[in-house]
Amino acid sequence: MTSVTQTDNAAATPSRRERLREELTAEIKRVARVQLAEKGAGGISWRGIAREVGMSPAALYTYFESLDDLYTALITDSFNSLSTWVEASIDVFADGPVGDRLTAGIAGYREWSLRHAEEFRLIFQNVIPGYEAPENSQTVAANLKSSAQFLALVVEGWATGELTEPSPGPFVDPSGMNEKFGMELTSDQMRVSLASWSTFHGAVQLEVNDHIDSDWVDNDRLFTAVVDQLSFMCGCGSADPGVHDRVRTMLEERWPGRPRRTSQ
Amino acid sequence: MTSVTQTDNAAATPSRRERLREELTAEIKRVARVQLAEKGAGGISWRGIAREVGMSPAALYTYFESLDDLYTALITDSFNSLSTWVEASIDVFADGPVGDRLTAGIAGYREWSLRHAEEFRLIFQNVIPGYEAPENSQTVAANLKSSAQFLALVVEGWATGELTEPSPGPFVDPSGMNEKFGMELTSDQMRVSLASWSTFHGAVQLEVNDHIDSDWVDNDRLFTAVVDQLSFMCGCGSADPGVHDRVRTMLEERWPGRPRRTSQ
DNA sequence: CGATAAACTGAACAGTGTTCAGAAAGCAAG
DNA sequence: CTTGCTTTCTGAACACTGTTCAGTTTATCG
Repeated sequence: MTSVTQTDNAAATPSRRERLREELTAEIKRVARVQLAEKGAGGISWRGIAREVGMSPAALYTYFESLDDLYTALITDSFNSLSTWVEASIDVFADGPVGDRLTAGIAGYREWSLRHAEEFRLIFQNVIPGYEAPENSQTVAANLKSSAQFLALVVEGWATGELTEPSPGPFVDPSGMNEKFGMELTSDQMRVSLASWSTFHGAVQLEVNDHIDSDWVDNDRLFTAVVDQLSFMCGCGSADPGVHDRVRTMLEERWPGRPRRTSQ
Repeated sequence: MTSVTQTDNAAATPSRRERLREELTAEIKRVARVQLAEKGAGGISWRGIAREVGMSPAALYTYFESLDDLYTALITDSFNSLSTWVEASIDVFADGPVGDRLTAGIAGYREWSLRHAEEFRLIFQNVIPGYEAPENSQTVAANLKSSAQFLALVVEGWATGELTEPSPGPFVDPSGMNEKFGMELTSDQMRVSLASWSTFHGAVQLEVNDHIDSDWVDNDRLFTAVVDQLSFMCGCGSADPGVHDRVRTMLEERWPGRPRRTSQ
């Protein structure tokens, strides 16, 4: 194989066609995300996108081979977006104790979800009837990434002793999960990790779907209370009470514009 | 079932037309629920229903004035179905301690959700883009009912001392919620109630949406562990370990046929 | 019976995702 | 430049969808 094909040096010097292709792919996803935010996953319309970008509907099939394929791209992007927010939030307390970083990561998780309600539904709520994520895709990798961020923190906390070792409970086989994430959790550690994820994810989920009426409840306070309970249970005490606020202002500076959904 | 024409003399002497109307309304909802279970909320098709019941699509508008109206009926029915399951589960331990009844209710909540995944999505995950529940409808009443069941239990537990009074935490104004439910919770009680709901609802939500891979995790064990943590936190200790199983066998006897979604 | 209201039909409208033959444009080699 | 090949794009078509509306059938009641 001596011939240097177009695709080999594509990354270095993308041809005009490839550049246009990338730009249009991005533009299609942009329009789709607007429709997603406005009308939900079911409101994403192939023909609507075509109209918006000024092409015939059939031409879109050059860029995505079906609506499902577009969904896959959007889901992957959303997972990556989420984990970017979480990472940025953790980094605010990069040199702080594990407890603060955990709280910050969770706060970022919530902030992203409230500002990307429809994307949250897209990735966490199986909103598309027939859709199934392709095996071994970027989708699952992006999914694991955001979980791994939290796992890394609790593992560090248990290692340094900043988090108390979970008390023994019913056995849950950790081997499958350890293999997937490349870790060595005990049964109790895995159980507590998943239970904790359930807890704060559940709180976020209820809030995103408007099940905690903001007329009765101050969701900010309730959420910090939930997280406080969680960190108390993990033995890292109550974190710096300003963590949530510092994370929020950082996120609003870095990704401005999109309104939160709470108290709306 | 819905109490549609329980009104006035209709129940006493339903005319033939009214009887037919009720039967067809039920039949339409039945077909819609089948479509819901098979293809999700987005897969419910007006014309498909019409085909199934052997009528022209236009004729359905005699029974429901739009798809949204049908959704409302389905949502109401689903909330009622859920609270029926929860109630039946609690009743298994009618004379038992509050802790057992709480555990049983939560187990029923989960079993219903796993067996009615699409209905769970319908009522808890805002799957229908433009849909908004009508004000003061049966929908919100049915929604409150299932929450009130759990609230009644914890209130009883605090009254009898079976549940330990929650430790003080950040203030959350309980007045709105108290008004809605006709109760007199303190800030701390309300906070703990909502946080607890978040926790087990979150666990159920993750399971229903396949985010806890049943290849790695024994979901039954994980869920009981979550509930155990919860009841430990509420001070009612670990409940009878057989509660989940007894509830499940009761539910399977009473509502047989529909498979659970776990380990699928 | 006849009058009236409810139930139902069939056609139509504007929309949807997807397919396909064929035209237009970009690009490399002769 | 021209030739040949590939990618990109169009326009029409197909089988759907929810909803509306003028008419027709059917049931109920005076």
